[in-house]
Amino acid sequence: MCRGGHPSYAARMLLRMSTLFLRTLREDPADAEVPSHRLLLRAGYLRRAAPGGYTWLPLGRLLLERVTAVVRAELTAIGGQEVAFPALLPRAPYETSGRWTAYGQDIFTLRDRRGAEHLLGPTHEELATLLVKDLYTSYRDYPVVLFQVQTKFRDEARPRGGLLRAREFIMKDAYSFDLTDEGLAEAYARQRAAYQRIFDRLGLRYAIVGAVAGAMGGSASEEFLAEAPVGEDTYAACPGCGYAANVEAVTTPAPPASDPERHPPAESHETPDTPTITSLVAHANSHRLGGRADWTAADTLKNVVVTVSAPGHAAPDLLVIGVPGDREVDLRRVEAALAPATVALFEDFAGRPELVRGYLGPQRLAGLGVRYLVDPRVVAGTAWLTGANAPGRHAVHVVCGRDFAPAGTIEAAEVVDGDPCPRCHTGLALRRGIEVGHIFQLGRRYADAFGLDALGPEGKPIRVTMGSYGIGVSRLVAAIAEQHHDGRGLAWPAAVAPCDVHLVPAGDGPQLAAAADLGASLAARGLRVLLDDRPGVSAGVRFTDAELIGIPRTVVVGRRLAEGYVELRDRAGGGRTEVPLAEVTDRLAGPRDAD
RNA sequence: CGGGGUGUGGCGCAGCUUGGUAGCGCACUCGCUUUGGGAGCGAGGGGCCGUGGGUUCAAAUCCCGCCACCCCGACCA
Repeated sequence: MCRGGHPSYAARMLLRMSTLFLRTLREDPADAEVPSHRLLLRAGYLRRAAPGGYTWLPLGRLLLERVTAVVRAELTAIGGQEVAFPALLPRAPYETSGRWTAYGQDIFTLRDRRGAEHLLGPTHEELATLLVKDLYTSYRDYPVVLFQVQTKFRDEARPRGGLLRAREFIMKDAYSFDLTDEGLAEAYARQRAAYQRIFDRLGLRYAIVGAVAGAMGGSASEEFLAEAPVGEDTYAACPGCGYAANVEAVTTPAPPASDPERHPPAESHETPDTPTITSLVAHANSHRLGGRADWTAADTLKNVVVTVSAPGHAAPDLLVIGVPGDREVDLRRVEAALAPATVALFEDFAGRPELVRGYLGPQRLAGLGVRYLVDPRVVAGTAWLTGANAPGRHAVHVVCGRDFAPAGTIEAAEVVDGDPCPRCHTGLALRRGIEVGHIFQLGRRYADAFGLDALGPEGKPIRVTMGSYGIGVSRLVAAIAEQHHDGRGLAWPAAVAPCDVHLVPAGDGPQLAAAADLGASLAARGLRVLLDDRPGVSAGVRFTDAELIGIPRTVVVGRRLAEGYVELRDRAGGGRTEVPLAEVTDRLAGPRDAD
């Protein structure tokens, strides 16, 4: 289909702007904030049609098709077979898997005329499992990988950023079915490699980050994050060794432990009106607590009380978390560490007077039967300035392993820019990313729920193990736009651009005629061509629109046409060269096929 | 779900405080002139002012409810 590396014959296309269903906007839409949303609307790729729902205009539709083609090609190349599930689904399978309630408010549900309940598919693990169970019975059938590209529905609490978080969006979802854990690991590795090829081909800068097991369940899971300031995920990347992880998953290297007895005994001091770390440090320095005046927030031990609600438990448990005082507790990290429990800040200090707000220390927590977990930096032999469990009192030389004994460590402290990389100790950089892909080793959760077995060689059933692999295709379009635009508009990578060449005649007479001829010959050579033949439109408007729309190459048929020259422009790089009209087709379409 | 902001032709906005014939720029239509960086002149078409109720002789304007959109947070992937 794609001989000699140049675009295929099948791609040939000549779009005339005079009749194309397109209207560019001169001004930014007031309610579009993020660049991809703003530019996709302005350049005539998209229109908002519903809350969290968008209409793809012809140019947008082409864009989507090209992105999808890359995704499809790479999935097919690793042996994936495309299917198409319905989007309108019965309740029963989701009841069986437990996700009817687990997804809760986030799925769209509806009743039919007989009152039967349905949902609009948010993802299709259940259906894929049932389909394989329906058709496959023997171990000889496995492994198999199925995928589809389909519109998905999620009742997002807050759609935002146009395509970045919509309630109706396009997703490629793939499911692998294997008989062994090794098979699953291989299927996962193949998907991972295919994702890398897809995102590389699409010209995306991205990071693969370790994710924490979410609502989907299962063990291994990685996210593909496209770097963008408007991204909703924060991740830490190591410039030294290439380590990257979601902030929830970053681990803190522990310093070496030392002998707790090397410190002087703990002393309690009057520290009136010091309920915050800042006020405590100021007081400690002005009163030379422990004989020092160089206290910093990092020398203090902050103890934060949270409530932990485990699913199925009626009453939440109390938990105290100790972190160095220069750090905030990041509840998202706490929740990730304690999943599936949910966590909230404890507020009822009036009801528990033994937990002295602002002056809480870890010394007596064990006696109170309250669980105490600490940041990994709090190791045996470290001494701290911390609360003395009485109003207006703090204690110095409170030593871990002597004056208190944590029940364990927890990754609770916020990750900040420059924190050491857990692998190589280089300073981490915090970045924002758009989640464009997520791959999971699900294991046997769904096979267990639906009883998906293969009959083994000895006549015994083998429980199947699964992986699930998603790419947000419409979100991917937005992510590409986020990374490929400038002050003038979009600048699509060649692999996704809705057209290969944009022809701009600077005038309506012979220049338009020559541009039309050129368009026909480029299309005949297999290129997708956009011709600006809108009558009576000034050259300036055409230039501006071409830059807004962002086709990679523009050919200006202008003032040097009489001498046989046109101008070739590169949208992304900004380069301009004069080329003889007679050569421009070969320049753009590559050498003519010998046959 | 909490906080803030905004809803007036396709797009961007004014008008609202102080109630009284709905306006401007762009886009669109027609004519003439223009044509290498969002052209000029002239003539046009298009809006129950988000929605429902209330106050009033009279509501875009005042009051109440609802809906939607944007931003921040919570939530989610």
